[in-house]
Amino acid sequence: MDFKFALKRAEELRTLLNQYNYRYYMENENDVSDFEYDTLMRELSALEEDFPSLRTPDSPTIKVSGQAAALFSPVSHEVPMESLQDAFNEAEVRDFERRVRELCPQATYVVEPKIDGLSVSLDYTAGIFSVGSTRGDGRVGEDVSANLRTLKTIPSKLKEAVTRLEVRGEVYMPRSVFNEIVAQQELSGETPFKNPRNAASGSLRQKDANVTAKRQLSVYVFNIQQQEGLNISSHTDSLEQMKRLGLNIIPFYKHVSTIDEALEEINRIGSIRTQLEFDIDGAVIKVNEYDYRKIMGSTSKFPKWALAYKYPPEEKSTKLLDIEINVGRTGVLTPTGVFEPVFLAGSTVSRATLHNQDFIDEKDIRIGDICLLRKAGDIIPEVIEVVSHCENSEKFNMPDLCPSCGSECLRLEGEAAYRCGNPDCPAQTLQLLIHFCSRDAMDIEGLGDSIIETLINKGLVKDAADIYSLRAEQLLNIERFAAKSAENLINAVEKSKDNDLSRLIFALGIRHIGQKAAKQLSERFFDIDGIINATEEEIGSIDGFGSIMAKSAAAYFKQAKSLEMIERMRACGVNTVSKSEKKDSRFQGMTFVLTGTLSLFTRDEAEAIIESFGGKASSSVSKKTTCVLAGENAGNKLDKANALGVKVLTEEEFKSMIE
DNA sequence: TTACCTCGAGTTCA
DNA sequence: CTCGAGGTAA
Repeated sequence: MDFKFALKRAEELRTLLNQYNYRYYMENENDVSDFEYDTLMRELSALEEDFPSLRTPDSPTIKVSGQAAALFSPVSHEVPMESLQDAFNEAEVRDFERRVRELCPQATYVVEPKIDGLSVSLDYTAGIFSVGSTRGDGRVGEDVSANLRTLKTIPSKLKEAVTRLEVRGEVYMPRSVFNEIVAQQELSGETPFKNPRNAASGSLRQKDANVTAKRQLSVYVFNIQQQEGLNISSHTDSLEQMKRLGLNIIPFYKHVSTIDEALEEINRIGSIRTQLEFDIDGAVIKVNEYDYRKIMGSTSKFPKWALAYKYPPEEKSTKLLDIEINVGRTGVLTPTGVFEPVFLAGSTVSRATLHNQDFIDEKDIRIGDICLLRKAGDIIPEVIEVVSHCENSEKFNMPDLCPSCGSECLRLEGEAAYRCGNPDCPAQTLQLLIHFCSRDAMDIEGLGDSIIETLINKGLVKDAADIYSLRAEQLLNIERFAAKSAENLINAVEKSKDNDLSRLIFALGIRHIGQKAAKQLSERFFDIDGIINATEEEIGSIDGFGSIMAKSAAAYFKQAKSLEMIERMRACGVNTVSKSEKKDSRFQGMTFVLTGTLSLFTRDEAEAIIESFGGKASSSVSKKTTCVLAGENAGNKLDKANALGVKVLTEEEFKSMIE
């Protein structure tokens, strides 16, 4: 087919289909039969398949093609989706007010309900909905456009072709819909949804957008992330403009000029919260004027011009049935409370950490007690207090003997934790192996908690090195483990042999050596022998390593047991060499001080160069300073360097050092 | 911490 | 159909 013709036809079809969608989703009108719609859609898909260059971001085929757009592919947010600073009482709101007034005495506020759903970003190009994504970590989310297109409250086309508009909103499931779906699920014997939030969340991560459509989700938008083609000066202005464009804006908001009025509105929202069609998890108070927002700016975590007020969380009491003791990877014993299940703030709570003996003593928590629970930050269950002890209750004490291996547990001085002293404790081994296989460590796919546990129980694995000598035949004896599973596991193990050294070091689970330290060690010493042979002092000289880390690492690599295990891994072909470019560490251990006006570099550049070669840039001269880099008009830092006998470099000398 | 979704694999039953 | 693993969200 002629490309020119295809181009024209595709454009026609897109316009037509988008128009139908708009009529259907926004105005609830059906202009064409399903069959007709389908035929047009198929024609467009075929054209796009023949000429992939015809595919535009606003193409209506994107939502149905399914295979064309990768499911939930990552989308990075040009404007990060920040979270808000929380406030739990009036005093914290007044603190916020003080911070605002200091910089912007004229600022006014807008108060809105904070809907408890899922944050999404909706992107419109030339007025057409192009991409919808989840918040993710705020910087990168997932593309859920296909599912979002099914929401009747998300127009596929704005009432005006604004060049570019990205808005932020909250997707939720209206209570009435939730109740209806639950009733229906109960009728048909399915397990009903537990709360609207998770129901909405699940509905949005649906592979088949038709299912999402049936869930009747809704969205409320409450912010413009970025725009081109509009002129907006305040938040209220933005809300009204979004409304005008056909977006479903937050149902009510109040513009006020004093914090007292804001608090009043917060209280009003609190008092009607149970009667709303949506769950809320607080109220948001924002500075209205964009100019003032700019003045206030952001911290690294939140904008300083907004605050999320959280209403007091729901509390419920229930019986503490038991205290379970878990042994962690390092042998630390942690008590976990096991409770009679209660439904609290949208989910069934049956466990909560009791932290340590001090926490238990302080609240005098005993088995059999009735305890008052709530969810901290609306997520993690915690014990607030004991309501009543049961009859004949006894004070709880952490066991003297490890529940897993029976060896003695001690509380070290200055630590809250009791620790099992047995390095071969099976519970520790299990946790250590789980850590070893985990995603950030050796990332052995398919080796989850329960499989590792069965491997240990079958005696096939006693330490990390054993994983590498597993053979498929051994696995076949395990139930629910057939040829395919065995093959996959062996392949995954094989694949992990190629991991970078830093992963292996982290995976070993050396105390005080986390992901970052592991990376530093492998980059500094290049291969595992380098690390093994390094002295405690050498390790301690790495930037950010203190004596505790250095001691711990050095001690680990002195133990015969560790060395033997590493040898066995190496014999199985596990990589023990760092793959990252061998770092040029010519400035390792050196400290530089910059002074005067530099002409060959900017100060930032010079500092970056020093750090990239492993050196440190510091601001004041002391006897620890290795050299001073002096530019024009060097001041008293140069004098001090001379006084202390510290070497002074000219820019030219420095330049020759880095060439 | 809990709830929800997908996927691949194993099992069971027609 | 059921399970475990893996992933996401709050």
